[in-house]
Amino acid sequence: MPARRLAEDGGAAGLGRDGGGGARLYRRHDRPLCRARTRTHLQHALGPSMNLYETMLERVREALARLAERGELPAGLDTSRITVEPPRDPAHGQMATNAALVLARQARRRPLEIAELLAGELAALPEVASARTAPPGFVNLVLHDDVWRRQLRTVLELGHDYGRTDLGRRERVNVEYCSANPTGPLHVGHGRGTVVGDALANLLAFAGYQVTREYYINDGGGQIEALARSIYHRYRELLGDDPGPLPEGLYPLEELVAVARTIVEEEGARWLGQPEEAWLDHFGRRGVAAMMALIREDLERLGVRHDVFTSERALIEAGRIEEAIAALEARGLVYVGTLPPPKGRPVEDWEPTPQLLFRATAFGDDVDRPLRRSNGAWTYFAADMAYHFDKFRRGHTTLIDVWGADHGGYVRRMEAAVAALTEERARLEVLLCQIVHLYERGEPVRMSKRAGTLVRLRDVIERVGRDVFRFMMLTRKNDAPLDFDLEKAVEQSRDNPVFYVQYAHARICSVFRHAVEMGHAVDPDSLRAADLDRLEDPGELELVRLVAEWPRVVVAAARAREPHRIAFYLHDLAGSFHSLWTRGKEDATLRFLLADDPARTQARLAMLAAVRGVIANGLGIMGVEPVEELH
RNA sequence: GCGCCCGUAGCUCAGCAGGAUAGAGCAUCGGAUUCCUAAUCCGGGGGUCGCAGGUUCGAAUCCUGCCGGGCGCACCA
Repeated sequence: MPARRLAEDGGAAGLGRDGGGGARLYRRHDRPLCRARTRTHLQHALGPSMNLYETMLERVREALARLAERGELPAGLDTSRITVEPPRDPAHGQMATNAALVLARQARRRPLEIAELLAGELAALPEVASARTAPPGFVNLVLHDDVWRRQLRTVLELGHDYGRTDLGRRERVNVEYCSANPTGPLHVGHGRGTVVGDALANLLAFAGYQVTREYYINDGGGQIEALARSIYHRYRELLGDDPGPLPEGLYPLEELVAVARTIVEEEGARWLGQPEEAWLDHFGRRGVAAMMALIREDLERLGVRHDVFTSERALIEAGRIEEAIAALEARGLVYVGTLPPPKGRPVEDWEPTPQLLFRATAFGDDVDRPLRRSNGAWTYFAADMAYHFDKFRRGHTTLIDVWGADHGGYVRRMEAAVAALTEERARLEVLLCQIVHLYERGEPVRMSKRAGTLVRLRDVIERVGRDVFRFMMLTRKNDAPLDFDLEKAVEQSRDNPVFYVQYAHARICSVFRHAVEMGHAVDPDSLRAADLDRLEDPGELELVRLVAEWPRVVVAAARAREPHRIAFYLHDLAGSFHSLWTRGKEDATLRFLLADDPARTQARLAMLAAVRGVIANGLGIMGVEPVEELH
């Protein structure tokens, strides 16, 4: 089976979405909805003023409207593709707009002509210090320092809400992640998908979506029978009824011995000598309950709390599959047919069998997909389809699933099913997480599920800590393989991004401790009252500009469903801060704390408070606790 | 054979819903510490963005075809 095979090969990305055995349909955690809370009083502040780039984009559009009004440009131009961005090259100013390039064709004018007109308008704005055109038609802007300083004040006023946006417009998004098979504790590969899903959920909540975090318990299939037999095998061993070596295909997991022991203690030897039908279901349920308990412990260690756990088995028993299929039937998307043999490599025991099929080809899939097995049982796909339909019926219009890359071949059919079942009113987006390669001092750690050497997530977390693990899992794009060196991860050096960022936060905290000793008031109100005109050094304003980019980063990361962008941004921000710090070592006037200039010190503290706030904010999205000291 | 993902500096990777002279870390070479944490910083060298076409004012980014790597390919999950 795909999920297992990848793990056996030494890898781990297997987010195993396979079999299992719980019972109740949904279980809700009691927990405050703090992460997704709405703040109506904040709505006004969520406008353009928080995001300077959006503000300036508005100014550009207004300027174009004025030009159109005066007849210098045609009316009714499509301005949707216009952007205002920080240019790559600082020599091109602080913001650049492509407006003239985008409009040239529609306006039937040369880009530079439009750029000239636009630059003239923009130069007259109070925010703008200079507006210059550059070939082939950019307008490069430099804003007055005051604009950036004012932005800093906004940051301080908004506090931990700085960067929060209404991009999602309260749309209900379901993020399903982890969903590991209830056949054992989580391993390192599960950890990646779990962290990515959890951080993405945090990110989307921060970006204004209404997020449900969900775990699908695959407790409905044959895998649970294997689990039950594995436990029964141990049960016989414990009772001295020698079953011989563990048969192929059963789980060698040591935790299963403990499950068997509990059954012996609580239920005695009554299952001994009984036919399989007598104990299979019971042992399966006990096994799933025990394994889910382990998994929940692991999630707790990772600091992950799902809102909803959905049991595949419960869905099946509640008749949800029949409901989903009926919905498809009503649209003529279900039929009995025979699939062609798999192409490419021959399958020995293949024989043409008529099956109940879903017309996935009508929605872009390569072949129609079976819903029922030849033994009469529902396929995994049928249950998963019903599950996704259920998520939609609970009100979610965007469904995000985080899977291991080994499930890539499954994406198309699931997308097809969601499109069919929801009549395209909901969309499925699947994030595939690539493999995690574990290293120990540069040497690869060999892992094999069969040999029982799969590295348990709990062991890794115990060794490197939750925060380090979570951060490291977000230092790569989800679809890129990730190397994780247990040794380097806890190294306190520059090439460890976790410590690089944490150190920046800790250093700022350190400055504040000294500031308090010097008698500075560092409460939020005092900092907000600082005279920010005292921030004059180009390096300081550069840092402020980076802070001003935070809202863009949130929006871009949320749109792209890429929480790793938060990690990269924080690394940049930390770098800019560290650089400024060191300049203070060379030039005493650039130190943050100046004994003879309390006003300037106060302004610098305000700047640092903003930087610290954004770091804490970003780490919060990643699920990482900022540290105040590193020693 | 088919589908999906990937291919960027010696190594590991970013590259912001197409934007200007492609960036960071590691490695390498050279510098900075009486002073807020040197667990840091500053600088040098290093590139046919896999290859070839196409769309566009503009392509690492979008499209097509090759080459190379990963994952998957009835009635498993």
